[in-house]
Amino acid sequence: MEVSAFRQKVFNATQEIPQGKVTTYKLLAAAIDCDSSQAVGQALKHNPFAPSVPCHRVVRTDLSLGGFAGKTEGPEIKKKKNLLLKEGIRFCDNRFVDPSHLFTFDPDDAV
DNA sequence: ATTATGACTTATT
DNA sequence: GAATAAGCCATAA
Repeated sequence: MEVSAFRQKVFNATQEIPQGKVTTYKLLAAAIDCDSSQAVGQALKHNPFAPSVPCHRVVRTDLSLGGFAGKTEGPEIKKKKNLLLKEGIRFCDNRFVDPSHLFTFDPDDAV
């Protein structure tokens, strides 16, 4: 299956996210090309690069976990929380308590 | 080409 | 603060 350039950018940027940090769909969208986070979320949900792309490090602008494994809630979300906790990120239930984990893309990372 | 959907965001109620 | 509506961009049918 071919991947569109847009998705390539999304996956690339997602891989750029350092461990122990998270980014938001909006920042990701802004870092690549479009201002639409929705399209970014769509690209991540396809996730052809599965574990190679730390999609669990991508969260909503509200610092909430958002979704995972194609679902907005369920045991998959629990897994996402667990992964983030292992990364050293702290949050309360579905919401981050420390925005310091928010990673912002640098100009060199965006094409 | 047009309609419908979505791991979203913002505004309004 | 929670729920609803409208808006934005990309993909699928």
